[in-house]
Amino acid sequence: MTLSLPPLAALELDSHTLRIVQAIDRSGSITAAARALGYSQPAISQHLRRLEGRIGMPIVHRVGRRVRLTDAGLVLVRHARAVTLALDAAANELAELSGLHAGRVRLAAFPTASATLVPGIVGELAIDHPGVEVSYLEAEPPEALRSLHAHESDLAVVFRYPGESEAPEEGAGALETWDLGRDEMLVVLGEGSGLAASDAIDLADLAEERWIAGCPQCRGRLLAVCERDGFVPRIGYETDNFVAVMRMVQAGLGVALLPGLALEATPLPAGVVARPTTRGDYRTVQLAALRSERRSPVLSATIDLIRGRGRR
Amino acid sequence: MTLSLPPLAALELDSHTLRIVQAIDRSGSITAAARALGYSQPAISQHLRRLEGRIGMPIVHRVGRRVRLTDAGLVLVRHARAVTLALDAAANELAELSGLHAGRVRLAAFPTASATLVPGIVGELAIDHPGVEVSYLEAEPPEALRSLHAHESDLAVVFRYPGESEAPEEGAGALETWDLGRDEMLVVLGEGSGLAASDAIDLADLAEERWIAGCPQCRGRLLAVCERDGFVPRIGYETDNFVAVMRMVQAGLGVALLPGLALEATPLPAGVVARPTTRGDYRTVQLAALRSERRSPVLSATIDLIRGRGRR
DNA sequence: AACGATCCATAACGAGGGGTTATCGATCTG
DNA sequence: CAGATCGATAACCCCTCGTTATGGATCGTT
Repeated sequence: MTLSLPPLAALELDSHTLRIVQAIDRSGSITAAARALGYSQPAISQHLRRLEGRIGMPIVHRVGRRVRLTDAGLVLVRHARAVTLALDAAANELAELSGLHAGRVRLAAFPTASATLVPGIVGELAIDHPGVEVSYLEAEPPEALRSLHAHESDLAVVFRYPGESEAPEEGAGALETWDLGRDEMLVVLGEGSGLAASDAIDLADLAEERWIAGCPQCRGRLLAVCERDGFVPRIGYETDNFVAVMRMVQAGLGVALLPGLALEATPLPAGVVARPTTRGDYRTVQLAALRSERRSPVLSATIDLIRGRGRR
Repeated sequence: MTLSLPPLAALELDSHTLRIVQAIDRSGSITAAARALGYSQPAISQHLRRLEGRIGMPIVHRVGRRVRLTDAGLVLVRHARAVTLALDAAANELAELSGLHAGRVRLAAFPTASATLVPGIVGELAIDHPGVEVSYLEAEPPEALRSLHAHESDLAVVFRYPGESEAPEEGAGALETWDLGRDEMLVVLGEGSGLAASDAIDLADLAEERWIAGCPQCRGRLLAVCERDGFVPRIGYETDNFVAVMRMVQAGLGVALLPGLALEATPLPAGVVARPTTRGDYRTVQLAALRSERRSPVLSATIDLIRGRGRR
């Protein structure tokens, strides 16, 4: 008799295949799918050719210089979600199980914390919990919070100015936060300035000065506190680079309002002083995690350690 | 920063792994799982070692000369069902889609049909539906029906004697059958016999003859019709081989009751004649398929073709 | 119309994953 | 106690599946 098709199992559908087809569906091209999955474009193209050979039907067909999924390809996409969700659920559960045994904490924190808080946290974890591995992502607070929601980080060190609520992101109520302390906002100015001798500076006295603005969130805060004190700052320069900010102050190009952690990280250059404001402006540094009824013991221990450090 | 665990995707859980762990759970041993999956025992053992290396936890632990799944192994088993069901659903849907385009029909039929009905069916399919591939399983009716229920065949050509109902197998009501015609049961005897001149033979006239029985189902039928006619046949020989049956009749060793299809397949040897019974005994040849609301067009077309042939 | 960028397909190549057989040690059963 | 059974490991090798290189087709811009 004539040759027959192999049994269903021999179609050898596997999860890798479904991830590939799913990525093509999402991204619209083989090249983009390859990038998303971490392969070269020919790797994906050849995988599709081999699959098409096994099942005897095309999975994609050419439309100009791009491809479109065929009916067979769409069949695979429809089932890919169930397969990848179940595999990811299994991987997550294994990771939790592994966490019970091995310990892993993924930490995200803003740049000034990188050089100040984070080394201390990691150092203390290394002493108290030698089996714990810490991975670190440097991210400004909005991105750090997003990485929590995306389950890409376990903990985030963020800051928040008085009066600000949590970012109005979807799922914001899912966070649990702990205050780690206040980070003073300091006026940075040349020591030759008439105000440099004061213990604290009334911002209104600097209304006629040129200002050097920092990061977008810092700049927003600067505008807010100056408006509170009755003036709009004349911003001559903008840079995220705190070192550059201080150099510009040293060069007499203006004054700035910087967080205390930035000065902990980088000493003031000669001829530059830092003074608190007369209103005692500050921001609160916080630790955030997704609310959970069952955290891994390692994560709970890490939260306790960081909170303990924050209180000292 | 310290090294971190790979992202979840790098845990590289794949469907093959889940099938393996599922098979171990079901069968109780690595050896049995290997057999079930078609691999050697070391193949499965080594797969588990590599997996354990990737995820950093044991999947099985030794208990005497057998193994037991660890907590991690049980995590995988719990997710395996969802993964394998989705993969199998995808494969099934692909197979259906494949049937729509390429055409595949898996036919099962009893031996005398092999040499008579089946070549005609396949030949006509080849003409009318060149894209259709036909696979063929030669099987007596009980086994052919089982292969339908097991989704190993799409169609079965079977025979049924008057008064017989469908086999009392689970799911028997799931079948749909079409009569293809009657297959006369013929008395095969030496032409030297006093009865050879008759147009039809009363079985009771052969009550004193020795009988040569055929296949188990044929033998059962022989016993039934002789009992109906008031005697018990003296069965001197038994063989499934119709050619052998006819040679024995030729040699004067006895008489037989054979289906007409058998005689279509193999001409009578010299000195042997075939006559219907006076009661007109016959069996009905039927086509059977699982009842379905949505058959593939190819399968529907094949059923129509076979039914059309059966009416001619 | 020409040119450069982008996308996909294919060829050639090589690494190593993953299977095999052979074998050994431990366990269990008769 | 001997033989059967199960799992682990070693050695070997095939071929899957990735890479880079390259070419053809398509599309957008000048």
